[in-house]
Amino acid sequence: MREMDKAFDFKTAQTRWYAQWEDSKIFEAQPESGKKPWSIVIPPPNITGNLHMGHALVFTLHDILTRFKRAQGFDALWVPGVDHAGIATQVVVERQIKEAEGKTRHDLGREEFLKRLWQWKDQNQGDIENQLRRLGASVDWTRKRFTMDPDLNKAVRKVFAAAYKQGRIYKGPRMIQWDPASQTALSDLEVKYVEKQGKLWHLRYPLADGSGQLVVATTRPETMLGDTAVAVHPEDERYKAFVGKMLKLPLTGREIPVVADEMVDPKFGTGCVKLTPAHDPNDHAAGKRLHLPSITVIGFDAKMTAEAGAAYAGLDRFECRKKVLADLEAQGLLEKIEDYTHQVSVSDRTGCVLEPLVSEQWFMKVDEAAKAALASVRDGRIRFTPERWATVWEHWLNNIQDWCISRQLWWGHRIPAYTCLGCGHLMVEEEAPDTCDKCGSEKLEQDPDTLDTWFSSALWPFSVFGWPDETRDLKRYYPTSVLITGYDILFFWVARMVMSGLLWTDEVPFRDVYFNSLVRDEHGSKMSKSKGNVIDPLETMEEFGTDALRYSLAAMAAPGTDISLSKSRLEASRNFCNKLWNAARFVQMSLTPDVTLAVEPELGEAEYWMAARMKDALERTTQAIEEFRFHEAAEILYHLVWDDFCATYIELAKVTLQQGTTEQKAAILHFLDILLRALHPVVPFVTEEIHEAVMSERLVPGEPSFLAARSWPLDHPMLQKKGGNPELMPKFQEALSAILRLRAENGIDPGKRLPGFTTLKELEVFLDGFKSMAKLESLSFLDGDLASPSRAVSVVGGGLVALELAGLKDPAADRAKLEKELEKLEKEATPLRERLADENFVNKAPQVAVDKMRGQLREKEGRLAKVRALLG
RNA sequence: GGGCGAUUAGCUCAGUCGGUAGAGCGGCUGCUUUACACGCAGCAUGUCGGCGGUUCGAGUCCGUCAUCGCCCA
Repeated sequence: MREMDKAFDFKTAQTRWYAQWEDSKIFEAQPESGKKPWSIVIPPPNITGNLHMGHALVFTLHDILTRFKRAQGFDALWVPGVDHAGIATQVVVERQIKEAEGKTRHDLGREEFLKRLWQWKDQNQGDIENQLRRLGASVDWTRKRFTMDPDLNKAVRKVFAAAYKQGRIYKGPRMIQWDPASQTALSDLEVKYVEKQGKLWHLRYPLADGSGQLVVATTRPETMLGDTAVAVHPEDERYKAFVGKMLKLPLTGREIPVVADEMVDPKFGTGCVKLTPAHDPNDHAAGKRLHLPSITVIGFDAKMTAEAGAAYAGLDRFECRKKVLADLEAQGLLEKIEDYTHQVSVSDRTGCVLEPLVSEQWFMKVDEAAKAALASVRDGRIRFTPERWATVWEHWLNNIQDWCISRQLWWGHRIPAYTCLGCGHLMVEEEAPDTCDKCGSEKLEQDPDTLDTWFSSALWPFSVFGWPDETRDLKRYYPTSVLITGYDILFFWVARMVMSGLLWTDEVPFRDVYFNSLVRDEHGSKMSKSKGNVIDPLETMEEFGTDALRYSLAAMAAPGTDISLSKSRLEASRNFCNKLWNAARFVQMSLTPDVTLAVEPELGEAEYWMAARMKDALERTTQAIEEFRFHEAAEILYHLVWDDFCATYIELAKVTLQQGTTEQKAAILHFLDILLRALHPVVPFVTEEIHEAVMSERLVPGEPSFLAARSWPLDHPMLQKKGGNPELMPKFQEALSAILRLRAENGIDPGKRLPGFTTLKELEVFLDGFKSMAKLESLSFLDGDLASPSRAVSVVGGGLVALELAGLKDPAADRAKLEKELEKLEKEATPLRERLADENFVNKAPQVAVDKMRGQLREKEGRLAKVRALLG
């Protein structure tokens, strides 16, 4: 048997176990086991980066649930994997190649560029997988997936082709958000609005007939080159006369009409709005309504086009702004400039200011699927935790727009659409056709674009199981049991998975969705590289231990509130692991080899109490985990270990540990075993390490040798035993703390043993423990009055305890203390008396509440009487 | 502009069914008590953001205001 170190060495423990677990295949699903399946799929991390604290949280919660369900006897499966993350990855790798070799992706060509991306993917996937192992994630590596695996690609092609044939996917020119930095279209969700200090420029547009002018206000003067009208509100008296007249658009010589439209806010700016249908979503809509022409003056490269005129063509849009303003100024057409704070749309990924442009893209209609998704939450097929996200869900799905799914990227699932170079016929097929089905030509060209990453992510809960093939895994593990993810991807991912699941599998993809919190720094600020307050999970695991990190995250994961992670919190968790370690060490040191889990334990009063506490704690823990209240589970177990097991039970059992029978000691061993099994899902390393040191040679034959493979201890026979007097322990604890308080109040040297007295016969049961914990030389049981000038006395529930101080006592201080106690008790009793004297309360409140209060008052009165008696 | 959330001990946060407020950390006092100083014993700490309402009773339910944060437009 290995001697346990004085302190838990987490660095050793957390490197020892994972490979052994993995080798023993205990994390692998057992489809043939006959157990009930339980499954969860990982929110696949992007291959662009390492795992951050947010991942550590999500995966810790995943692992707690998975280990818990596995222990409960489910065939638990956690499917791991990574996501290709189209834009993010392509941008990163492009930048890297540019820096290293000075080449663009076009220099390399599509094939070579993709080769590099796959290399990058392999490298990063490996890193991420190792980080998951470091965290202890009990995933089934035999089922790991990548969003661009061939069978997942097959699912994507299948869905795309089917949706196209159903008319759910269409291609067409529409105004989209274009990211000039990554050279691709984006969906509405990938647009971020940032507040910027800008200007509002007031521009003069003269009437064509020279009879006057209108002044328009704009934040983007460069777009004026593409204006095709100026709009005013139809009821705006100031401008009614202008409607229908023509304006001479400065710098272009073009004539544009003044039009009336309800969308104009007369109170904004001058009340005249320039319309640039080619470069603004609102203007685009207005242009369609009013049948205005659309002139594209900014290209996909964010430079001015030839349409902008020879003077501006080729200029960057922001350079052009300067020139346009200078030219207008020179012509006296710049009326005024105001400071103005406004929202600018930027790419969520690259931060580049987006350009709304009309472009030919692929879109997916989602209105029908959105209705189905709404219904699935409304009727409870999917439950959200916290529930309030259902409101946000409702709002978004009720206002959903068609989804732009094509991206002008090379990294991603290539769109399975083929154009015949012979006749121009477009074919969308799951498998690439050889010939044009219209003209028979063999010259076909696949659409160069790829799909939005979220298109494949949306299929993840079933594509990982081999859908569309009716695989064994699909039948067994789909729909999955739970989804755990951040609320920030409610729309991006959760909504799209639900819609896709309902559309393609006729099932909701998961029963429960738990939205985890955001991990912030110790002051509640968001972690960010620029603030320098990022706490790295790997460093944290090195400094405090993986278990400490996991415990901290679990303990703070109250649903719906963000987590403020601090060093002091991590220290507390590390201390907790060490506490457990030392309790186990102490037990182990006292056990002879004959004490094993096969020995039928013998229970005394302390054991009955401990068993009852454990049963209660485990019932509450089980329920807490099942309802995703991880923080509650962590807290219950913390107090069970520290307060009940260590501070009370082990202290009482010290005598047993030294002199007890094999059967008595077996009880202690069983308690420790139960604790290890209960704590394992949260802190797998320290518990497995203890399990090896203490249990490995004491297991019942046939029990798994790994703690990770053992069962949830709720049904443990020890916990079902009834017996003992449940009132003893509370009395013991109160008496003990009363004595300890008397010692402290009287400044007794902690090591000094003194004679004690009590009227509480119940203490007899725990005599040895009481004497040792209260540092008593002796304990005498007396009836009635314990008071004596040499003794300090304290009133406890149901009796008195006293300490012989023999000359160490200060009578005046003693009396003052009792008077203070009297005052305190009166203060507590008074409101109780008043409430009970109130007829309203007694008549209207439920009987239980009244009875409870009467009981409380009776208790206070009892103490009061005793204190008064002591005061004489 | 619309919606959501938060406001509780010095700090970070729990608080389920409305029954009279808790944890961790920190603070103070004292301890090399033979599992653990990553520990032990003891002590202190609250106008539960403000105001109003419902109720016998409100941290909890309703209304309103304030401050902060997030999402959407």
